[in-house]
Amino acid sequence: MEKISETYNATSPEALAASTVSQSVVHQLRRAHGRFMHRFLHHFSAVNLRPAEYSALALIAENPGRKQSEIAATLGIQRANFVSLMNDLEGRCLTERRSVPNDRRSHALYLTASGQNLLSDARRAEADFEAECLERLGGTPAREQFLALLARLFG
Amino acid sequence: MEKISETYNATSPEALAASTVSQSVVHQLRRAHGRFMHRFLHHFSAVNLRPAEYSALALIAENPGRKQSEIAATLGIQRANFVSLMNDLEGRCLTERRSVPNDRRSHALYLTASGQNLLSDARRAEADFEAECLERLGGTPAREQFLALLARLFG
DNA sequence: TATTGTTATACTCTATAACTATA
DNA sequence: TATAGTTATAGAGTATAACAATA
Repeated sequence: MEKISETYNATSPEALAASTVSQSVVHQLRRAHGRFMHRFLHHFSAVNLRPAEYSALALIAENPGRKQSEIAATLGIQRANFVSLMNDLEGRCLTERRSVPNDRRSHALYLTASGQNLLSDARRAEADFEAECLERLGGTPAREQFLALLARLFG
Repeated sequence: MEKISETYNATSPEALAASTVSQSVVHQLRRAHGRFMHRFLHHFSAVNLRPAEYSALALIAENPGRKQSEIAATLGIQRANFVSLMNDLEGRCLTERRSVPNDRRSHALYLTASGQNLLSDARRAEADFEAECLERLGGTPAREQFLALLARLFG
């Protein structure tokens, strides 16, 4: 057994050295995602939408009548994971699945009237969120640059 | 009931309009995180470490003997969630919890010899990952700018 | 009273395999 | 054979409340 008192400094709990960790893209992206989720859910608490649900509503509004798998693929969500998401939206009467002529396998997706109403509220929430991002980034050029760098990294 | 054939175009499945969705920071960050996790786990598959575990090992190596709650706070991980993470690392004999003199509540964290060995391999994996990021971003200035913008947004 | 570690629970997102019905 | 939707399971991350032991 080593003696612990040689290594543990009980009298001066100074700040931890974290330079190696904090300079890694890995660590910064992990922390950023956590804070992103936290802030998003705060802004969207009134409309009760998750990030993926909001994107789905917005995309269906832009492309009514498209197949479930087309919407999922454009969002970058696996078909399998998109099912429960759509079940949730449909259970809240925000979207509906209609049958497609000549292909009884597919479902065409539409927003309901209340889905369009909620999307209006959600767009205001997103505008608030985007405005906060814009302010933190320090202006439109910085925002465009951030999105461009993000696209280079993960586009 | 509306007629579906008026809205569903079965003959020309052109690409979906996604400008509204794709221009939002929300959507881009959601997609980026998914790809980040996928790439990270690919690079770290040999050492079998998750992002949070790698950061924990690196931080403990820089600050041996610190309390569990200090390491967790510096990493931005809740105490409660850090327990199972440390249980996992300790179960693999990569870290150990030692008792602290004058405070029987606390655990001081240390890397074991095999923990230090694995961290060496993990640092090589991270160097590969960071090099890939650097190449995608297009150079050190772009990398620094990306980290700076990320810190403005979520720091 | 406050802190440390712990347990339990729940929520968001993701990946994968396998199944049913239909094309 | 291939596609669309579905189910089930597993894993990564997060937050919160409550508890025992200790300070």
